[in-house]
Amino acid sequence: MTTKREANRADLRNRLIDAAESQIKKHGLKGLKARDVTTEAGCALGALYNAVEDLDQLVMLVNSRTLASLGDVLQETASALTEPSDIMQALGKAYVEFALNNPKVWSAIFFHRLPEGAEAPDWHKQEHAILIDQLIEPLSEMRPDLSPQMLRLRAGTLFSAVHGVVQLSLHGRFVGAPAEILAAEVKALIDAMSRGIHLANVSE
Amino acid sequence: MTTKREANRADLRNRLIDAAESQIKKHGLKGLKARDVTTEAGCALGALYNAVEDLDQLVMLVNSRTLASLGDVLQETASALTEPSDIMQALGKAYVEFALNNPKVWSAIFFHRLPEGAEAPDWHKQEHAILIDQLIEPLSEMRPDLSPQMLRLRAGTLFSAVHGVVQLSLHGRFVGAPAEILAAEVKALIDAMSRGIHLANVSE
DNA sequence: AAAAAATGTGAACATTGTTCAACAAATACC
DNA sequence: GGTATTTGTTGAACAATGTTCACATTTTTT
Repeated sequence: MTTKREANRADLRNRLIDAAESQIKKHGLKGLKARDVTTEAGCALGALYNAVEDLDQLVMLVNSRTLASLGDVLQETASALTEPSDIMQALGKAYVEFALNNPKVWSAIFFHRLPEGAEAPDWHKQEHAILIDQLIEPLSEMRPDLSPQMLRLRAGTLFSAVHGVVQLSLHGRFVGAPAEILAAEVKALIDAMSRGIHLANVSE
Repeated sequence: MTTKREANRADLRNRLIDAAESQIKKHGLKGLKARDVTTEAGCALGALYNAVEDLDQLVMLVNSRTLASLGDVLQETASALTEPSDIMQALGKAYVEFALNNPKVWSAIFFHRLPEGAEAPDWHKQEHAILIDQLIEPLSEMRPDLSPQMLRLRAGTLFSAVHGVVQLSLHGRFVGAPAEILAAEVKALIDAMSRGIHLANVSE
């Protein structure tokens, strides 16, 4: 068996991701330090660069996990309902709750930037799709006229709009801090968009 | 006269802000380095810490400028129109164009984070209001039922929604890169919201 | 013009990401 | 099973960068 190395390798990698996630949860993305991560993971500083490319990749691996777990939440939320507008409202609510309950790892998804010029690898870019996957079905019921391609585009726009409200609220720009106000504003936004979407059906 | 010092001080401060802005425009927020800034401003490294608190404050000063210039654009945009929905569409379009034409300084406004625990000073937080000031009047025409306080809140939500679409598009999440597509999606979003807002008038 | 105050200077320091030469462990081969 | 090779680990060293500070220079005050 040539597998003990692979097992060790995967093990360390996981410990590093665990440690990075824990550090981000404690100190935020900016508080993630190579030395703290390797100490918590129980390995030497240099080992990090054997297990992963660099700190940026480690952040992307943490973000992968967060996206997957957020994706699960959204999937379960949507699968419990049938009315398109109910699904949208429930997804918005679930998204707000996830962000409020996991603010640091949630922020990390959207605040992580690669160095000037670098591009995120495809495997990671594609993972962001789970943010809109659950929106497509209800949206297609509201807008049967749109092509699949257009549906994806519009679903991205819908998600981005809700996301913008949550993000600027959590980072204290306009929408008041209290959680209930944020939830209510997101509800109002989805409400307005749902009505607008229905109408657009006959006139766009 | 005790004014030569003040003049010099203000002069250096401005040169530093100029240099920081130029560096951000060239290399983005992450590419802003104390040494590059002081070299471009023509002063010693340490002088930076006499003129401003630290690099974070320098970024906030650059962001102030950007917000002011963006505020001017929005103000002029709104003042040329009278129909509420026209104003909203025009503001959205102007915002998209500003972001596309000044991506790095525009990003810096929203991506700058202070160290764990620190809060932006009030003078800077309040400057963000210019992003929604122009929205309040058209919105109050669409929703005469809302209190001034509620209008501000809702205007913040509207702005945040549009902002979210622009941001996630520029940072390559969902909405396709081409500028026309982004503009069209923002238009569709504002359309949907305007219709929804009108309806909400009678039922919310 | 001399004394006092404020400011500019750049070397030094602290923190951090990353690399690398030496060492250790795991695996392959006989 | 034992040896050679390949792979992984270590932590010291390096490079980049924000910040401070003792000293020099400039400006203000008297």
